[in-house]
Amino acid sequence: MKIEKHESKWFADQVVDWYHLYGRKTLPWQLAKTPYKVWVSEIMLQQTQVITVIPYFERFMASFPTVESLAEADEDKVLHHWTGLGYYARARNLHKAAKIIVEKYQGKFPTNIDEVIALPGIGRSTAGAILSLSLGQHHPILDGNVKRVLARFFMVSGWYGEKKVENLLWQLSDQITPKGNVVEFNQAMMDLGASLCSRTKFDCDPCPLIDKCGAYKANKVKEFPNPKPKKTNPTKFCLMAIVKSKNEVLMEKRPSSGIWGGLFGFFEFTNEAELDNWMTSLNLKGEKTLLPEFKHVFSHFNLMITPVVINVETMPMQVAEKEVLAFNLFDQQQVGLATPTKKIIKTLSRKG
DNA sequence: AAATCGGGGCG
DNA sequence: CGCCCAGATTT
Repeated sequence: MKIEKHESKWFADQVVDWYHLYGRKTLPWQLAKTPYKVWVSEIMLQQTQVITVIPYFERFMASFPTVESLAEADEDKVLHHWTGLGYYARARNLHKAAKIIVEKYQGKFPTNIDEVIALPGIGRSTAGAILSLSLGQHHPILDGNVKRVLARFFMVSGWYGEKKVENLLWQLSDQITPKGNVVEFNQAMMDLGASLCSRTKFDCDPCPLIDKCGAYKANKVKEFPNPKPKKTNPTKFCLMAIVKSKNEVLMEKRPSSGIWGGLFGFFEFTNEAELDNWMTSLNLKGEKTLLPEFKHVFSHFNLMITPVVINVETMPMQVAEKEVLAFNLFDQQQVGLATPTKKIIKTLSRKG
């Protein structure tokens, strides 16, 4: 997707003007900026909101004012400074990267983007943010906030977990990022996405991009970015053993947690061999009659159920440790039944 | 309860 | 390289 020069200029101007009026300029990592400070802040901000990060950032910088001091510190001490932020792998990567910077780059944070990306815990977007915000290098960024702003403005359809959608967003970010004012622009894009253009509580009226925003014009802001498509649910299969004697069928009370927790249902098996073993262990001898398979739909999977009727002379009343129930098909007890069980009961009591 | 997120790790 | 995950928060 190619953007006209004057379009990208308009976009950048609007965003930069907005930054000058409303952008945050005095956060701790925005004063006397260095790649090191911006790096630490970006890693912290990947997982946490600004307000929470501030005190952590201040303590971190007080204890580890330089890359060297971070590299020399015990990992435990670094992790201690991260306590409460979560995602500790990122603190470990930060520490690891600091050691690399000391050993390989004499303690100077690399200024070549490929070298930055090669550091653990830093990908293309974070590298671009560090080098643009701290040194004014011309790199596009694409964090979640920027993705959302671009997806809405350009009405990018498709979920950006898909490579082709992400690639398109990178292309757009690249074209829209101005040569000058990259510090202001990149900072403003992240701020916009985090504030006016947030996922649910977006506020378009004061947005500097409102005049040309595709999603706004189409009145489809909340439809962008397109959500992850619901994955087609997996299908599982099972057998349900219906041990039957005269008018009674045997049920078990299911464990209180899990599917159909605490309800009564037929004994469930994943395959016929499992069922046969179970019958042998209970000394159940009876003809197995397979009833037609039917489907039960859950929110996260489909279950194909094959009911198997086993006619026996006498009903076993002891089944392992389980609480069992002899359920009378024609004089039904008031107990909670799993949905597929109910369905099977219905067909059985109709046929007799 | 479900969606979210940028990077790591795996095959 | 493409796919999926860990891990904690937010809605």
